[in-house]
Amino acid sequence: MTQQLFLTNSLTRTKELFTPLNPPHVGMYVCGPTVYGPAHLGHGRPYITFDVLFRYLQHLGYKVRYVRNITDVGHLEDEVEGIGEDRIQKRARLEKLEPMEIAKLFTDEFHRCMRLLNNLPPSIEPQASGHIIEQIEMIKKIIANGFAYESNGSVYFDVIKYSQAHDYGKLSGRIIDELIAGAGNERRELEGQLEKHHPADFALWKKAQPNHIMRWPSPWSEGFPGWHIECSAMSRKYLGETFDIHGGGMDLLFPHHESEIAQSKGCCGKPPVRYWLHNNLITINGQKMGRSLNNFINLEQFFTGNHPLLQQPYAPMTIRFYMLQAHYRSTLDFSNEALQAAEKALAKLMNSYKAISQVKPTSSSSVDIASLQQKCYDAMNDDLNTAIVLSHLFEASRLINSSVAGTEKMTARDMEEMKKLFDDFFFGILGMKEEKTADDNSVEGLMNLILAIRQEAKSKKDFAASDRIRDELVKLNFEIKDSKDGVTWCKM
RNA sequence: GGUCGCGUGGCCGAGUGGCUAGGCAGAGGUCUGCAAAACCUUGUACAGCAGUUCGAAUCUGCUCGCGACCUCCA
Repeated sequence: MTQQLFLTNSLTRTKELFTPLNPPHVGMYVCGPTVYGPAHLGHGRPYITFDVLFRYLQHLGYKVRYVRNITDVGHLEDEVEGIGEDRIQKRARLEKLEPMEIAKLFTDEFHRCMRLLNNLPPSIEPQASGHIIEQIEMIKKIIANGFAYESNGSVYFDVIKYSQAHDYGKLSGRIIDELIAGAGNERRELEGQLEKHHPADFALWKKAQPNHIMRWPSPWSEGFPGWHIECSAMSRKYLGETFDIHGGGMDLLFPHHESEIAQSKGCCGKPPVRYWLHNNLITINGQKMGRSLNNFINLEQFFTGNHPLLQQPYAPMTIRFYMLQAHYRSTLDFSNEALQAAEKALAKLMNSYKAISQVKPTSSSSVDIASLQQKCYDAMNDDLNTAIVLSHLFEASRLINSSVAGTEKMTARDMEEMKKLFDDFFFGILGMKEEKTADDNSVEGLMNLILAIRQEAKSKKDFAASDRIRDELVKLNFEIKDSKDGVTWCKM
């Protein structure tokens, strides 16, 4: 590992040099989706962010085990109804589908979106419903250690007792006394509050109401696991009691990740995670895009353009590029303008990459690709600053185009290095790809034929014919670029 | 109310004490049969006020505005 990677650790709120526990192995866990609805733009952010980290770690030579869960157990619908109804159960009742049918439907949908966004599949993708036993075993151990208690068939984590031995709230900067006083009058009356010893306690196991479909036997009741235990149980199973990286959205910092730490420490006595990484949220009109606010746009809708707020469809790679132009710890505001700018910028880089082969190599060079490459590494090493990497790739793009035009000079070796720069960073690490449809090969053949005919017309000075071909092609969204060395084209 | 964060040019978005971020849009030019693309040149900036400093978008304080989390949106 010749590169020194610094990552912002939410635990210390500083950039820390990343060193794995057991090099060259790296264990990484990222909170996955709840599969009771379609994936939206907000989901895209963490999975693209941590996909880039996954790719970069592998590029650096690490052997990464990337675990990302599928939450198919379902949790409370909302508090208003009083009797907490399982989210997945509610959808099932409304649509008369089995809960697992819905989970499967949206798991498949999620996978399809991930593939289109060119996110690599994780090494292990455990389902919560498949790890009930592990969760129960972990709860037993926490009870045995005295950090949890049973109450009316449910099990709660004893935050007060835990905080006497450990610091609860370190990750999210909470103080328990303030937590309780905190929300004050706006505090919602939650089901189960009376069973708790303390309002800050959280559930490890919930006894199922009679109408609750998803239920499993346990030593305490027929019920279902609490809302944080699955990640603790599954990360422990596949990555060990302490592992390197845990990622997720900033909205999960509290209570989800704070509780994960408490559960794992309460179970095993040691901190589970060495580097906590959190991506910021996508905003829409300055507000968080999320299901609870009902202001989200599904990824599928972006791909088809089928949403009132969308002026046009946006390709998956446009979405990915748009996200990578911002740093992952900053909020990123959605707008059609921003996406259209990203679409054009992406096309520019893609065209430059293709233009590398058009450069006529010279014996001397006017470009310094090694320094560009080092700058790209420096940017990645500085907490994955993909926006800066892209700015250097735009500089590379300018060098390529200028070399084609003859104002810069590249040797044959420069051309190879330039191609490698793009292959490594643009495609390999940032995970961009050319979006080709199955028809593209036959289109290429047709275009070559049509452009040859146009070239004949031009050589006969029959500009009426050549312009007609060009204009008609433009109407069909094919852009024609004439140059001294011939004609190139691209899809608009 | 508590905790944390943000406010950069027409738009998006990097950047933490002095040195061009970048992209999109705009203006002028080169090339071209014309066009497109490409290339060259170019304007507009750091919410406000005060302070620290030789020097601040960058540090400190205050003010204004915005957001996230605060028990279940994984």
